[in-house]
Amino acid sequence: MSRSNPRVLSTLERAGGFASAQEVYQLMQREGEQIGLTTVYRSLQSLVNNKIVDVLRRDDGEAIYRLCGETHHHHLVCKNCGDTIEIESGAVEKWAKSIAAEHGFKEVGHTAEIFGLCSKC
Amino acid sequence: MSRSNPRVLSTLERAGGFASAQEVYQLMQREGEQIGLTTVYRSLQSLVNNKIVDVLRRDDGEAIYRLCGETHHHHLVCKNCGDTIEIESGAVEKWAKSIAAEHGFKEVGHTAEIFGLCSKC
DNA sequence: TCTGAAAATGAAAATCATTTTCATTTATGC
DNA sequence: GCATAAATGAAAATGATTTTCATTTTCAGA
Repeated sequence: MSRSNPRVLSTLERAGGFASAQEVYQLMQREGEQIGLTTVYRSLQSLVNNKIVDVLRRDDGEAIYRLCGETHHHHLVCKNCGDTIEIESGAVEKWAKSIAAEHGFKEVGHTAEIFGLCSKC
Repeated sequence: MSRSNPRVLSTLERAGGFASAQEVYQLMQREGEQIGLTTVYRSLQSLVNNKIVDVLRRDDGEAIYRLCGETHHHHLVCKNCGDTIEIESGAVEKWAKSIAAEHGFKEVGHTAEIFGLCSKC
């Protein structure tokens, strides 16, 4: 397995902690960093595995990586301005676990996102 | 613009109201329907525009189309064989509503899916 | 210091969903 | 019937992501 190239994390931080793999790569190119696209993908993947960054999806399906806290959480996203609030919920975790167990599922993960119009929009 | 081919909607319904474009296409092929992948995509797109179906994203970025208007529910999906079980949960509905209200969000919707390996896989 | 195995790297090719192009067919109004 | 617009689908293009594979780097132990 590969470990994350620290310059990738540093670049993601500088990007506001929120960017796609392609964007991180382009940003590094512009800054004169010498790195391959493959390594950027691998590093981001590794950061996701180590739960240092979160991966979400843009509307077009492109993955966007975001620095996050260590705990698993969900998101409340504004449909209009994209403003995102992190949500923690033991309730959802328990729900997912119990439903899965009930049906004999293993290696269980889950997604849960709430979207709507924020108070500003 | 193009209108939706009614067989696409009918197939999506038969698929449990929940499938990706590729899956709808394969299903139609297996059932002997004569239709091109392009038309499946266009029809689904048109259904989305007309707000007859909803589009979500799988973890891998693939778009999944879902009939809306039917009772809202969630899914327990096998990562390996794709077997899907519909789940209803008042708990999740309440959770989404209360979190959204807490942050002043309006016109709120949510997604919640559980993924894992089913007992057969 | 040398040495070899393991890990990291990246260019290029492969993959895969989705979109676009474009030529052909079908439907519809006149 | 005839013309024109809409629908269709095969094939090519696109674009993100993954895989392959040969090369380079790291690093622990001799």
